[in-house]
Amino acid sequence: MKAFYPKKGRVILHVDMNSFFASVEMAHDPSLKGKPLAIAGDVEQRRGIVVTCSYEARKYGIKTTMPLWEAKKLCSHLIVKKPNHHRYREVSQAIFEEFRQITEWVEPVSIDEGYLDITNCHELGTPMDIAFTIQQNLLRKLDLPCSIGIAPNKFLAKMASDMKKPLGITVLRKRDIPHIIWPLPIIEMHGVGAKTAEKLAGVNVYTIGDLVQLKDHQLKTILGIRGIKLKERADGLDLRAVDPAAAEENKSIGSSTTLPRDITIQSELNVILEKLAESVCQRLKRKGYLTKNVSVTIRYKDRRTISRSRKLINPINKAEDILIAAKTLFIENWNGDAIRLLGITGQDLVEEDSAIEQLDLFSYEKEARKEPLYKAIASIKSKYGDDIVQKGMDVHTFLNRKKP
DNA sequence: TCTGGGGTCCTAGGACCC
DNA sequence: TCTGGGGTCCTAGGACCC
Repeated sequence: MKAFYPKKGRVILHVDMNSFFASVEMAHDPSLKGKPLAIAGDVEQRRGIVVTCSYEARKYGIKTTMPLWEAKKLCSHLIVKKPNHHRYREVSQAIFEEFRQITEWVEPVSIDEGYLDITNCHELGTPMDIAFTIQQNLLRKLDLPCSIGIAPNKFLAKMASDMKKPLGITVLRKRDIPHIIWPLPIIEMHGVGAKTAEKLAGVNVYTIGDLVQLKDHQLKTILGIRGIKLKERADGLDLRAVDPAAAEENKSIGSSTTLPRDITIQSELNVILEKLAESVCQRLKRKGYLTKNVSVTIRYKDRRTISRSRKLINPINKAEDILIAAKTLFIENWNGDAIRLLGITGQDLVEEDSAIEQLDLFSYEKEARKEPLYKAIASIKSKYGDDIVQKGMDVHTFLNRKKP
């Protein structure tokens, strides 16, 4: 579906599920309702940070990204559940189905939030009626609370949905901007994070209103083109369309994991890389993609993080191929220090159907030899011996790959 | 004995080509 | 002996979001 760009007078909804993972767990097991609940990773595996928590847990000062041990110190009877992503994905689909009952102009932003363009939905009632219908339906059918923002563009709708939680509906008109948006601390502006807020504090910008006062050239020196965009939004100008197709395509698919402990032993790291390659492979295949660029992320013990990528001529999606590319990058770039996290990402994705031709075109030996990856493998093998890239596809297999 | 895992977008520098 | 100006591609990293 093609995005449409009406000239003016749009009505955009931003629907944001309230503490989504925790709410899904409570809907699934009502005995959790009214109790302090946190969704968190495995504390034994030192992945114990709070991903989401119930409003009852928030009363104790528990926040998202807080280490679990800290959260438990604040609330000793905190109930902790591991995330059940499969369940959340299913519920998410039901939520977006509900949105599509209202309009086809639905753009998912993440698993638990999305934009709806209801400009042409007059027959369903006022925007407030429509928002109320959606909120009540989600509550009645799925037992899930949400907050909704109603505004003439995406930015304002997003800001509006943030204003009343849980179960709020907030209308934000352009004329409300000076007295509602401008007094807010700059850090509360969508798109402004800690670093940007810090830079802006350096020029005495502390509120969104302060940002609007800043001269364009000054803003550009501090934040670049992004600064200009931010100022436009703070001024109420945001022409981005609600685009249903936007979320359909993936730009990258990756898998990463924090290791149970810091690791320095290559054979152990190889096992991790194998698992990551397998995971990326499965997800590429499930979504019908091949990748033309493999990237490896290494986070060291001291949290210093590097990523190294290499473009491929032949699009790949087999686990062995991904593993070869990843291992090659890893061996080339690992400095030998203890590692905290490893990740593999496929960037530069092509759809399976469209990639068949490219495989045909390039799967001859002379083309394969041009593959930068091939050269890298050869160089590593000559340096370290043939055993270095043990498992998976051998260089000979790589060269002799036949047309499908 | 802090700080997960999944992403997107933007920038900047170097290589390379004309 | 000197050395422009564009443009594109590739790579690395930063910032942000949920």
